[in-house]
Amino acid sequence: MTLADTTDAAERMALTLAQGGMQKATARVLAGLLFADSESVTAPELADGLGISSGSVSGAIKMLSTVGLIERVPAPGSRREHYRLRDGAWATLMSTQNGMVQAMFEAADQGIDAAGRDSVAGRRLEEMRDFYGFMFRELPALVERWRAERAGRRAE
Amino acid sequence: MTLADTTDAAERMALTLAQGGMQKATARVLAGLLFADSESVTAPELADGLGISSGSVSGAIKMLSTVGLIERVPAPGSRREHYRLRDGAWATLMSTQNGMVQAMFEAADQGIDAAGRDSVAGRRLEEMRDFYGFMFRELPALVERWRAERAGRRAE
DNA sequence: CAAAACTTTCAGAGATCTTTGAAGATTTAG
DNA sequence: CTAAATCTTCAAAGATCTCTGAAAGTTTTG
Repeated sequence: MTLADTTDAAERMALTLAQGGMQKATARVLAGLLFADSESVTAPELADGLGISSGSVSGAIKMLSTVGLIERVPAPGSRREHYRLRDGAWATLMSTQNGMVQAMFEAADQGIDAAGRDSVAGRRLEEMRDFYGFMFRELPALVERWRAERAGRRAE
Repeated sequence: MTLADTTDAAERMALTLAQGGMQKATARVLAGLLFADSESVTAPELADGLGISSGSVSGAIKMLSTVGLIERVPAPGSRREHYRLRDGAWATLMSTQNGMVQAMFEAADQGIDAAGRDSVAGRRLEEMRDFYGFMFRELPALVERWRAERAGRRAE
C-alpha cells in the first residue's frame, strides 16, 4: 500500500460522487476529507493536496457544510479552521436525496389535479404518486433502522 | 382544469426530473408520455407537442428505452412506432439509482484496501461501506415490498 | 497596532453538456 | 420496385456550469 494507492482510490471516489451529481471540486474535497490521515484538515492543506484554488475549496466547504456532511472542528490548538466529515454523514446525504423523492411525489400529485383523476394520464400519475408516497414514507424508516443497528453494534 | 394546466404540470415535472440529473429534453419527453391523453404516443407527436427536434426525441427515446422506463407499443393499427411508459417504471428508475449506491459501496471498499483497515481513514471508510452495504441490501427489498402491496391492492 | 496568514467573493476564462438540423438509413404504402 | 414518410446519427452551434485568480475582508500573532 503506497500513498499513490490511496490518492488513486480517493480520485476514484471523487469521480463516483461527481457522477452522482456533485460538482467535481466539491467531490474531491469530500474525498480528501474521507481519506485524510489526520482527524481533521485545513483548507490550505486541501487546496495544496488536491492542486485546486483556495476559492474552489472555499466553495466546496460552504456547500458541504450547508448540507451537513462536514463540520468545523472546534480548533484543536486554537489554530486555523479545521474541517472533518460529520458522524453519520452518509445517512445525512441519503436523507437529502429523499427530498428528490418528495419532489417527485408532489409533481405527481399536482399532475393528478391538473389532468383529472379519471383521465388516462390521471391513472398513470396515480401509480407514480403511490410509488413515491411509499418511498417517502419508508426511506426515513430505513435510515433509522441503520442508525439503530449501528448503535447496537457499537454497544456490544 | 384546462389544457394549459396539464401542460404546466408536465413542465414542472420535467423540471423536477431534470434536477434529478436527467437531461432536459429527455425529461420533457418522459413527462409528455406521462401526461399524454392517449394510451401511447408517436415520436412526431412528441416533437410537435414539445417543440423540440426529431433528433432530440430520438435520443430521448433511446435513453428511456435503454433504462427500461418506456417501451415500444406493438403497433395498434400497424402504423408508426408508438411509445408508452412501462408498467412499474418508477420502481425501475429507483432500481437504476441503486447502482449509485453500489458504486459508493465499492468505492469505500477499495478505499479501505488502499488506506489500510487500521488507519484513521480506514475507520471512516468502514462507516461508509457499512452504510452503503446496508442500503444496497435493503433497497431492493423495499421496492419489492411496494410491488407486493400494490399487487395486493389490485387483487381486492 | 501592524503585519501576516487565512478566507471569502466574484467576474471572466475555460470546460462540459445539449440541442439542433441536415444527411443518410430504414420502413411502409402504393 | 419506387416514392414518401419516418427514424437515427452526428458534427457543430449554443447554452450552461465550473474553476480560477485576484481583490477585499477577517482573524490571529508578534
